[in-house]
Amino acid sequence: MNKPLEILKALSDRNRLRVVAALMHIDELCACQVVELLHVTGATASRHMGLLLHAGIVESRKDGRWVYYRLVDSIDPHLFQWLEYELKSVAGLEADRRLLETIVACEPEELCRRQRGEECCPNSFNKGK
Amino acid sequence: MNKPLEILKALSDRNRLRVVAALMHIDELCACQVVELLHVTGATASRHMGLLLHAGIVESRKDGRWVYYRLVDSIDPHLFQWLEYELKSVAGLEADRRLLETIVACEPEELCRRQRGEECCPNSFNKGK
DNA sequence: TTGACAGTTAGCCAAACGACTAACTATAAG
DNA sequence: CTTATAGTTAGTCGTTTGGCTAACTGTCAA
Repeated sequence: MNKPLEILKALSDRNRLRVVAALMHIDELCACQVVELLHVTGATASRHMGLLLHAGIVESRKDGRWVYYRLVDSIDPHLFQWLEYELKSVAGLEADRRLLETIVACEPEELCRRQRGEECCPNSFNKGK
Repeated sequence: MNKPLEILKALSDRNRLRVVAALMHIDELCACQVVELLHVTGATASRHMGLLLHAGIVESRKDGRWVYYRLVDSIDPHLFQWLEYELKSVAGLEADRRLLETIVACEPEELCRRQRGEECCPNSFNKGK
């Protein structure tokens, strides 16, 4: 069983923590938005989300070709509050916050097209490394 | 900086979590008692405690040749409460609880002597692998 | 002051982990 | 039905991590 250990392991990776931090502000993220946020391949993003899913930290909902993730509403409030407080001190998270705004301003359809290189969406993306 | 990430990494190891769980019941553990609890070498125990120390989860006090560890009193109560609640479901932690009673019943001096093979202390130790 | 010994540091190895590419699954559109 | 495409799974590779032994540091006692 070892639930807490699984939760802790799931949270103890910088990229997964970034996703969780994002979901504390955006309530739902499409897989392709996670890809955009982390700047990793879809496969990598999928595995990260799979771990968060399995640890019971996020849940997923499928809508056609798209998969959306959100924090489970039954997350222990103590853990949640600790995270909420501590995440403020994680370096680079403010940048994520700004990036997120640009990402969610873009429909998944456009975003995915963009990820295939067909330059679209607001050009303010700072994807270029 | 990345304090929360460091805390999460420090806690996301089974043996370190066992030590933290123990310290939630015993308020102070000598290094040799950690060795006895985890059944690892002194070097390994030392590195684990170093990580917990560096993450600000435990603090140490030196008394002669012995080093004692305790949870820092300023641990975020939210994190603490989450741990306290969740740790109940970690498999094998009840066994640790029982082992701990035997361990703390033994002075560090005796315990260390025992660890060198000079059979002493209550023989109820379940060290024999 | 010298020897014993508790604890840490350094160096090594196997297992776990995060990233990638490639192959696969499933849904939507032509 | 066929093609394009969003997401997952499988396989590989380099890095990190947890364990060990051995060498080092510092404190007590003879």
